[in-house]
Amino acid sequence: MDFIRTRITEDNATGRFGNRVHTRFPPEPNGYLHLGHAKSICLNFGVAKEFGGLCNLRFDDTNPTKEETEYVDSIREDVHWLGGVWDDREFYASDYFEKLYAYAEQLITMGKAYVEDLSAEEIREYRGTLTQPGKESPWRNRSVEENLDLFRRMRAGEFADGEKVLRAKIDMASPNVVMRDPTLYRIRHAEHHRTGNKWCIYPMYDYTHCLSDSIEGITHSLCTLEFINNRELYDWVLETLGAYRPQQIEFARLNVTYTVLSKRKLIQLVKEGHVTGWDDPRMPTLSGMRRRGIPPEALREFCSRIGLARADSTVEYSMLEFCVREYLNEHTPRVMAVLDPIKVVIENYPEGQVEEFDMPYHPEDASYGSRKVPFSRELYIERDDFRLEPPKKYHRLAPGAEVRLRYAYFITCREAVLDDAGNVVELRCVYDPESKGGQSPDGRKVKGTIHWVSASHAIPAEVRLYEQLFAVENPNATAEGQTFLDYLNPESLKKVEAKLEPALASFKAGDKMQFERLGYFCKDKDSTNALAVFNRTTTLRDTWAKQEKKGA
RNA sequence: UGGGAUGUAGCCAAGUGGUAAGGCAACGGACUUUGACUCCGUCAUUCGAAGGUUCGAACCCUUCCAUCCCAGCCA
Repeated sequence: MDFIRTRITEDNATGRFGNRVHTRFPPEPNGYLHLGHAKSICLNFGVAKEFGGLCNLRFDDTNPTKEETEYVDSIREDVHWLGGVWDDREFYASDYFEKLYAYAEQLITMGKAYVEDLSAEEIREYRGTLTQPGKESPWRNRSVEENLDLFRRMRAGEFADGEKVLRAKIDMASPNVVMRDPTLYRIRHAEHHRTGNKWCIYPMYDYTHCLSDSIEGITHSLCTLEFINNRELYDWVLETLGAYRPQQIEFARLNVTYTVLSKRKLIQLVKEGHVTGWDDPRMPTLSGMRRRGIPPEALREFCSRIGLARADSTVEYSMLEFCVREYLNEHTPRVMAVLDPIKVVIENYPEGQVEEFDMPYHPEDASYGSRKVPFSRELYIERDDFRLEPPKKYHRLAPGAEVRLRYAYFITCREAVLDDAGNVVELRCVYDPESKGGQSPDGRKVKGTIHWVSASHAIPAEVRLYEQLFAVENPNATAEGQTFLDYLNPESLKKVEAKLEPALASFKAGDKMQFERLGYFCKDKDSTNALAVFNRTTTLRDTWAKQEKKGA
C-alpha cells in the first residue's frame, strides 16, 4: 500500500473525516490530458472507489485568457474513457465565483486582505528574494472600509487590468515566498468560457483551490509535489476563514522516458505542426494514445505498476509498452498483414486454384472464432522473411530453405528473381501438398513459420508505423542553445503500403488487432472506403531482431 | 547562499530496530504452427557518504554530499 492510501486508512481509523473519503480531479481546461494526468486520474478515482468514497471532476477555470470549452469537452471524454466516474459531480471553480467573492470580503473585513495599488513589477521588487525578506507595501494598512470600497469597485469594473489586485495580508518576511502577501484576485476584462462577461476580477489558484475543495467537502486533496510550498497558504486561507479544511497530500509527478509531459511543450508541438494534432498517435495525450490503440486498461495497469511515492522519478517507456502488450495479447484477434511485400510464386500449385483455410482469430481463446483465408499460387510474404544469404540461426526463407506458411503449407524456395539493381523482386517456390494445414505426415520439422497473404485476394491499406516521438531518453535535458524540438525523432512516423488478408475489410475504425508476428494495430479514423488506414500501437517483442543486431 | 522535499539495482518500488519484497529492463534456458505468449533460472553481502547509539541499523542520532521545487496579476 502506498503512503497516500496508508494515510487515508489512518484517517479512517481515527475518524478524522468521519470515515468519509472524497477526492477530486481538478484539471485546468487549457490543454489536453496526458499520461501525467492519467496517474492523477487513476489515483483520485481509484482511491475513492477503493475506500467506498467519491471523486469529483472539477474544472479549475479561474484564468479566462487560457481556458476554452474545446478543452473541457476533451477532458470530459478522456476521463470517462480512462474509467473515471463522476456521476453528476461535474463542477467548475467558476461556479463558486460568487462564494469566493463573499469570502474575500470577509477576509478584508477581518483585516486579512487588502487592495494593492503597486504594479506587478513593484510587487515583485517588494517581494524580496529567496534569501532576503520582502518589505511591506505602502498600501498594506488601508482601512477595512477603504479596502472594501476599492474591492467592490474592482468588481464593478472601475479599474483597468493590472491597476489593482487583492492581496492576503500575511507575512512579507516569511521564508516561504508563497506566504509573502500572495495575490488573491486580479483584474481581467476578459470573457470567461462559462461566466461570459459577468466578472472582471478573477481569483487566483491558491485562493480558489482550497476553497473549492472546502465547498465540495473534499477530504483528501491530492496534488503533485510542486504544490508543497502552497500547502501553507491552502491551510492559512481555510483556517483564517474558519472553513472546513481538507488535507492536501503531495505525490511525485510522472515522467516517462522519450517523451515530454508538460502542457507548454505539448501545446507547442501541436501549434507548430510538429504533429498532426492533439490526438496524433505519437502524442502522450490520452486522445493520442487512444487513437494509437492503447487501451485504457493498459494505462490503468501502468499507473498501478509505477507505484506512488514522493521521490522524483522517470519511468522507462518499456514499462508502458509491457502493459500495452500484456493487455492486447490477451484481448486482440490475430490476423495476417504483409507490410513490406515480396511476391512468392508457388510453381507446382495449379494456376487458378484457390483454397480456403479456416484460421482461429486467437490461438488461446476459441471464443474469438475463426475466419476463412484464401490461398493461391501467388502470395506476398514479408521482405524481411527472406534472405539471399541467411545469417546463422536464421530460420526463415532462403534459397533452398523450407519454411511453413502459417496454417497453410510448407514451401521451399527454389530461386530468387533479382532485378538489375540486385533487388529481390520475386521468389520462385514449390510447396508440399502433403503439408496442408502446416504439418507434414513424415514428421519433418521446419523451424520457421511466416505469415502471408494471397496476392489476388489481398486488400491494400496504408499502415502507419510509429516510433518514439523523441530520439533521446530525456528531451527535457537540453544542451546549450537547443530546445526539446531539436530531439524530435525524424523516424517517428513511417507510412507503408501494406497487403492485408480479406477479413480485415470487416474491421471498423478503433478496432484493435494483432498482425501476426508484427505487432498490435488499430484501425484509424482516417480510413475511407477506398483505403483502410492502420496505426501500429506497438511491435511484438522481437528477440530475433535483438539477437541479429547483437551479432552484427 | 532562505525555505521545503527527496536519495534502496539500469528504471519504478516495498521495507519504519531483527539481518534487503515485487514489477519492468537485461541475461541464460525450456516450450512453441507468431523467433510472440507462457514457464523456469540469474541479477543489491548492501540501502547517497562518513561517523555515532545498539547484541543487532536501510530504519535512531550527528555531520556532510547530491538532486528537485518556490521569488506569475499561471496552475
